[in-house]
Amino acid sequence: MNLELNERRRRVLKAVIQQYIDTATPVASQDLARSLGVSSATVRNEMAALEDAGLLTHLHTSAGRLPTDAGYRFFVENLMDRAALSTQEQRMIQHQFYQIRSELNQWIHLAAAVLARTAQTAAVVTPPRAYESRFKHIELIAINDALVLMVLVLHEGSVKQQTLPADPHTTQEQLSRIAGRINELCHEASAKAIVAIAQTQPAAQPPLSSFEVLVIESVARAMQQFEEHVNELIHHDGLLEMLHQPEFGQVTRVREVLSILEGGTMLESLIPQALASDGVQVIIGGEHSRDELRDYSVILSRYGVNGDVAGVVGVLGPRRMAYPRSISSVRYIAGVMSDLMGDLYGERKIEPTE
Amino acid sequence: MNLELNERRRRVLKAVIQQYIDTATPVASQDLARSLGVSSATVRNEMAALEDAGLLTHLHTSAGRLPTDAGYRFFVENLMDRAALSTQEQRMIQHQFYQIRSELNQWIHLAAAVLARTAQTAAVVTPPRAYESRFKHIELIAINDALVLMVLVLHEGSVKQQTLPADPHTTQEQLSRIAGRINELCHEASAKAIVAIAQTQPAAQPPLSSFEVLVIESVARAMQQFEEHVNELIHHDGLLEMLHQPEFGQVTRVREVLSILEGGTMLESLIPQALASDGVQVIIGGEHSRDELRDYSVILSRYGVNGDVAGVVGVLGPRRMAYPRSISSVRYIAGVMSDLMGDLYGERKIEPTE
DNA sequence: AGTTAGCACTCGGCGGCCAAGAGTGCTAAA
DNA sequence: TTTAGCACTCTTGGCCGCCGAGTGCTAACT
Repeated sequence: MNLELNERRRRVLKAVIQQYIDTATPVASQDLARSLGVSSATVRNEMAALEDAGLLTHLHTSAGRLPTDAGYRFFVENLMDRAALSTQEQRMIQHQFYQIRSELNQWIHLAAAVLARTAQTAAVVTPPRAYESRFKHIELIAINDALVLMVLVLHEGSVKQQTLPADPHTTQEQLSRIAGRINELCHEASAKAIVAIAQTQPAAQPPLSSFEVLVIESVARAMQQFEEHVNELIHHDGLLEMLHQPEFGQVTRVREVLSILEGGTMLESLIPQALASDGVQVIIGGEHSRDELRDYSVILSRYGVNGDVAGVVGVLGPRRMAYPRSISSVRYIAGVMSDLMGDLYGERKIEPTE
Repeated sequence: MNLELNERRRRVLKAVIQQYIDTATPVASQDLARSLGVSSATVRNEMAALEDAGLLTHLHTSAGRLPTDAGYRFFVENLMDRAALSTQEQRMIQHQFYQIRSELNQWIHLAAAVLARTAQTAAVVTPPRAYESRFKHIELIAINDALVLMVLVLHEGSVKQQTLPADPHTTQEQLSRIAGRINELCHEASAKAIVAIAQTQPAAQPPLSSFEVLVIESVARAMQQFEEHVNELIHHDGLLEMLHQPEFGQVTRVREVLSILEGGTMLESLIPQALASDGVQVIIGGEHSRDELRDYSVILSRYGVNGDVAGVVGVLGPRRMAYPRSISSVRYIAGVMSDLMGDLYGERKIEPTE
């Protein structure tokens, strides 16, 4: 990308983008003349040049300039100041995570809430997932005469629950014995391996009862479903924060962003991509493959434990987004989440490099 | 409430409300003259009378009529046709619930989604809760050298998870023994009773180890938190459906409704009230105690198993809401949920009577 | 060559105005 | 008691013209 911009031109571009991000109104040459120490006419010339280079536009002849996608991109990659969160903010965030460190299933809620608040836009978080989930533990609990609650714990710490029909008057002791047997049979097994166990019954000295087979099949099915339906587990927060931005002046925009967040748009392309790459990903406006995201920017980062389990945190906002702050927020939260996961697994974490 | 309305006046009121609900525009006397077989002037006279009675208003001199809160109330209680869901819709809903009957934690999601879709507004569902939760089962699973995952199952079937620090090199067998011991000690106990167990250690022949005390305290704390934080568990869906209503033409409305749904407004008064009463509750506009709900109506019903566990389902929409359909939808979904719970507990269910 | 003052030009936004239309309330007649 | 007729009210939408904001260009200046 055009690195042949001279120093002043860069400063003009940077100033335009910063002010536009700040005020949401096209910026006039006058606005910059003062701070750059040159006349408005000079600024106008520079702006015209930046427009020729495809980094700025204006909406009509007598309107101020605003950045194009390429302009934002150049800003993010070459111009932006790295705005780290203040140590005070960092401490507050750390503290909040510390308080719920033992409640696994609140992590993603907190992450989304904190991210939405610090970046002032909508935040998106997927729960951590293993590349291939492995069986850890199962428990069978009698609920009533005919029903059993099966609690399944996967290796990465996720817990799934499900009810199963049982023979009447099966006692809790019997159930515990069965659970114990299955725990041994399925120890650390993958979904596929468990399917195989249900079918072939290897190493099962007393052959498996029909109920035991049912349980094992349910385990396998639950694990497979879990692997397939990550989509449904995506969590978001901060819609309200985002709606304060002036681009959401009309309700059609709101509907649009709601269906992006609640429909599966993000997941189909962005999240897998973020999971597969290191560092913080910034996708700006029309750079998206999905057309419905044309007016939005997305910042995503993977978090988790390398080679083991990982998830994605990020924000979604209008193209005119506070990139420096959003990017540092995403990076920081991803780091915090990785630390938490690291404590849980005692392995090396993903630290966003770039 | 004014039962001295003559037949024709009732028909006028009913027609006005039905048409207003349908079109969202004030209805003119002309519109009703045809269908009532009288002239528009007559209809105007009747409308004026209904306005004197406080059941209708108009926004300015030359605008059509629209219902007041009292008008809606009269409609709901005396005029409305009971519009049951079609058997086809009922079958579809039944079918969807049947498919996930074994996945407890998907019930509320499905209920909210189905309700939002059939009633075409935002739906709200709280998970079933026991009046006082009792301990059912605990499981301790070694995660790594220093961490243990505690899975706690409450009597009503809810599952909570939490990590605990443990002495290094505690084996899974040791953990299972400890879990077994605690399961016996805490059998069917309430949160208070469990606190007492941790403190006084009655009937504990070998005295409890410090780790065992930690686990028991954690169980107690989790149960207490669960009892206090029902609020955070409220689930909603169908915002998008609701935004299609013309009353959400301006974004301030959207923000308003978002903060109602995500802030705790509903829970503080409405949900406890719905939990305490039988049948379907309809609260219209200004009848709310909370002022922020002045422009909205809420329809709620308790569901669950009588005297044991119960939750709330309902919808939130603009005052101009399709009451007949919404009410039947809420009633029906509450019934379905009660059936599901009944199967789980094998006891008598709450069937909304009125 | 680069910078800047000056100026004409363009365009959106806003307020005022007017006409059209929708609907009512009232009155008087059926 | 109902209804036709009519005056009156109030909203809505379109149209016009003005104002202000900003630009682009040119010519002068350094």
